[in-house]
Amino acid sequence: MHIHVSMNGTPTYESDFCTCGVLRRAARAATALYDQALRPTGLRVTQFAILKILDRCGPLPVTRLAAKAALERTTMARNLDPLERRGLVRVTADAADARSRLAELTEEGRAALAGALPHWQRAQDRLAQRVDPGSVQALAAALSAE
Amino acid sequence: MHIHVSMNGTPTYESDFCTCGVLRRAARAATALYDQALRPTGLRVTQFAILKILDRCGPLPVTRLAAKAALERTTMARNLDPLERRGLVRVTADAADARSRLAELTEEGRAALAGALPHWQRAQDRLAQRVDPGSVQALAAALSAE
DNA sequence: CATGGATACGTGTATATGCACCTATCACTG
DNA sequence: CAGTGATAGGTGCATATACACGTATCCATG
Repeated sequence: MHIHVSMNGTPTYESDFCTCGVLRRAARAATALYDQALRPTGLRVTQFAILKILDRCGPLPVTRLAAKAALERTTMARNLDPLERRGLVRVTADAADARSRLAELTEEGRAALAGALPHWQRAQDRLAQRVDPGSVQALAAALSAE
Repeated sequence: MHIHVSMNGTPTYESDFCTCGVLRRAARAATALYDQALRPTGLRVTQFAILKILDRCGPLPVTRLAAKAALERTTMARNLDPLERRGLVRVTADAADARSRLAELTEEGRAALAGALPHWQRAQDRLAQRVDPGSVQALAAALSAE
């Protein structure tokens, strides 16, 4: 852990460590754990997350979907591609606004999500054994604040 | 925060939330913060991290470098490409083992790292105002354990 | 109704990430 | 020393991520 102890006895963390790098590493480790659990379903955790949002919220314009996932708009647009190609998501024109395109779950998408849920839950449980989900949420909240 | 309160009064976090997704989101937010701070240097936080390791450890075979960064071997190999193209890192044959290729910092790389340090430190400080670096380290440690 | 700012989106480019599969080299062992 | 398992790398492929820049549409206002 490279913990140093300063003059006054307060332990300080090695300033060498890039906190961002450490956080990215944690995210990679968690991603690997989930992706392995989801492997039988052919979904990745990123894709699962998108399906989950669409399931909870119903059809959404791409930009709003991106906002819900805290993803860059164009990133979300591209992340929809593989899902659309596999027929899990459908993107259609918005009748009310010609600029907007609505993303929505197909029946196959709903089925894929349902099938993936148990696998996801297993990963979720295994992660919870290692870290407190609440503290992860708090972390993300502190970072996302405006 | 979507906090629910169960029968017995214990607050439980919305099980709907994918802890992995939340963690990935936090990593994206931190990355954006660092990348913006590093922008004047033309480095990204991922690249900075690699330079930092090479600076601390000296020349390393790609596989060992990847292990230090907790990155997949082939990912590290590819992440070296832009650094090599810009002349910040040099990859040479290992005289002692024809299979191995050593990655090392060039003079330009050392200079780039030195120039980036203040910007990185600013991001590091700004992040520390929002979250406890120690808790992030603990999180990563819990996730990386075996 | 013309127009200008705001909004929704797409594309090009570059990096980041990891899996599957392949080759080359090394070190050990019979 | 031949053979074999372990080790170091490389490539193809697919997805994930975001910035810069451009286009289409909407809406408020003059």
